[in-house]
Amino acid sequence: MGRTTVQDVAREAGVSVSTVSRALTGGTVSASTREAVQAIAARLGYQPNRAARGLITGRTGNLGLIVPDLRNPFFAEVAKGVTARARAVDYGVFIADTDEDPVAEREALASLGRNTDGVLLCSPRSPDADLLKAADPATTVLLHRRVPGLSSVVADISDGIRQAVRHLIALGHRRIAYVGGPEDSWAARQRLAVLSGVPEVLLLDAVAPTFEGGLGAGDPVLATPATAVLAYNDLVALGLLHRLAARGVAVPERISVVGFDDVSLAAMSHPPLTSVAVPKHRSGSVGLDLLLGRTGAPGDQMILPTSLVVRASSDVPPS
Amino acid sequence: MGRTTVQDVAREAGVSVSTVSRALTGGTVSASTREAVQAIAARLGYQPNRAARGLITGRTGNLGLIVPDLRNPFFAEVAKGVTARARAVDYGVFIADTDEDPVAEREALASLGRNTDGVLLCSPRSPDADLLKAADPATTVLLHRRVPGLSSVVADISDGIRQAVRHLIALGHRRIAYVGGPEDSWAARQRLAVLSGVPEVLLLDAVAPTFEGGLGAGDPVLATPATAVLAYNDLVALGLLHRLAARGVAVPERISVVGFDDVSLAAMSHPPLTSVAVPKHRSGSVGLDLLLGRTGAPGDQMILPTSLVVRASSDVPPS
DNA sequence: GTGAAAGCGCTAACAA
DNA sequence: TTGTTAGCGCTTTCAC
Repeated sequence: MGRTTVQDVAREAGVSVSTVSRALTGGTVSASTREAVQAIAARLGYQPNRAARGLITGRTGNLGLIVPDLRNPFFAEVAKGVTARARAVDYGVFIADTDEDPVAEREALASLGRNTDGVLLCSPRSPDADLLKAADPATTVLLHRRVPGLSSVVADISDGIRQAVRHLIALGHRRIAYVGGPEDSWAARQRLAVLSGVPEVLLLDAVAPTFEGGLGAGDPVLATPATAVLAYNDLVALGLLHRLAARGVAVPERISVVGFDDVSLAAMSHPPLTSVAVPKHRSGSVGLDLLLGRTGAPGDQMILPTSLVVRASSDVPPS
Repeated sequence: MGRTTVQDVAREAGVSVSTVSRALTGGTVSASTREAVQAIAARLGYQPNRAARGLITGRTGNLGLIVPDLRNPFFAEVAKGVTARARAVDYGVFIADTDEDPVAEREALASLGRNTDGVLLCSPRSPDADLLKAADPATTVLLHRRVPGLSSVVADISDGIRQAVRHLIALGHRRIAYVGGPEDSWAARQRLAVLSGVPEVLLLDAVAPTFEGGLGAGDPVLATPATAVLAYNDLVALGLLHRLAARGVAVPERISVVGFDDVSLAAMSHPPLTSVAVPKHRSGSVGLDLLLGRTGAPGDQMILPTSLVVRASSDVPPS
């Protein structure tokens, strides 16, 4: 790797190491010196050691992203948004997958907090207090989670839920089952808060926010008089779709199904899933800009708009 | 947050910084001292500065993972395998998503190459020569791609394809369509090499290795007398399933569909997809071990077994 | 077994 | 404009 150091370049160029440093990082040097040094550096294939540089500047040029599960397409898209923006601003991205483990999350936060310029944290379920205790407000931005005192980028979940409900009601549905997510999940509580006040909505038991969770919710949904189901997220909706198909229940003829998040799977399901689109990719890039101070101020709470994407899984109720 | 240094720990523990270092990195220290220092370090929330450590040890404790697209569940799973193993051996992981762009891949390789101890590279489509030129054989491990002269971890694609074909033939199929992937893809060439020699197989035009690619392949497949389709991968198979459903073609009654990779979507499709399971998670962890020299030798070519997972999308041909 | 001191490669004062 | 001199936080000789 980069064996050549500033010393080598300095010696070869007949100048001091500080002059080399200045010539290469845009300090005050004569044009001729700068050119000469740059030429030598290029010839020697000099690559600055970023660790050494970071040690003194205090900035590493890296940042961290912590997610509970990369296999979850939602977080994969967020990660993609982060890495894309990071590449544009020449930052490196450490990614830690905590595997939904709070301990791993805490460790990642500690390690990354120390070795990066900031961290983007996706923590759907850790208690506010834990987050407040483990995260430095100055160098942490929460993604898809809001905690007072910390910067965050969230989607307008309430509005998304309302759009979904309005859509179903406009279609004629008057009994809408809601299959919720984990009670300790921030996003699940957000959804519930909106839905609790809607008379047409029938709240069912919460399930795991997974395909399996959706599978298990199939029969309970059928046990209700609902003509439509709103699922916690697309994965749950997919599980629902699967179980309903297995029971010979036609979607959307007998019952409509609506998901949330609009992950890419939503368009691939059978039938294609009506879902509330959340700007996942964008949340990553916006979060990164917030972290780097390119936009907003520390402590800021960004809210990104959501929008309903209507596909074939929702239609008028059976007459 | 990460303000505490060895100095702080040393002062608090009443020992020298060198003793702290030894106690924490497994040097020669008395058991009592070690325990005391570790306790203090934990209490102070001490996190070693990896940059400083790397400066002296010459090792960064970080490695890189380059993937073409994190949203592709295949690579998301590989990434998960890498991060999981990295966490176990206390390594940080830089992830670069190149967005299928060869230039971005080159840049990522250069940047990561000099800021990490090694790079795991997923490059399905770059020419061998480009890879050989850009990658340092001593610090690079290819994942799901084999290039002479570079270490790699690949799945036994040939065997997987053979299992799939044998399965279909055993069911009674005698006309099997194959919807292939990009001709410049290493994995696609591997599959083709096996399939070319099989009389029962009908080679169709290659498509993009995506859901959309599969959609487009639906009608061409129906234009053949095939009673079964083997798709380049699960995403293509899903697209196929989707288009076939839209055409009112029953799967597997009228035609069987088999995918490849066995990504999680395969189990969620309708009908659930028979697919060749590739050890994605494992490839990541094995690749990491190979990179860190915990297993095998540089230049090694690891081959991981594949296995057919039979689900509802494949059955006997129509009689 | 432990401490003092010497750097790793680099940048940022401070002089000159 | 340039060189000299401190370190950044850590590990690692070398004494003791």
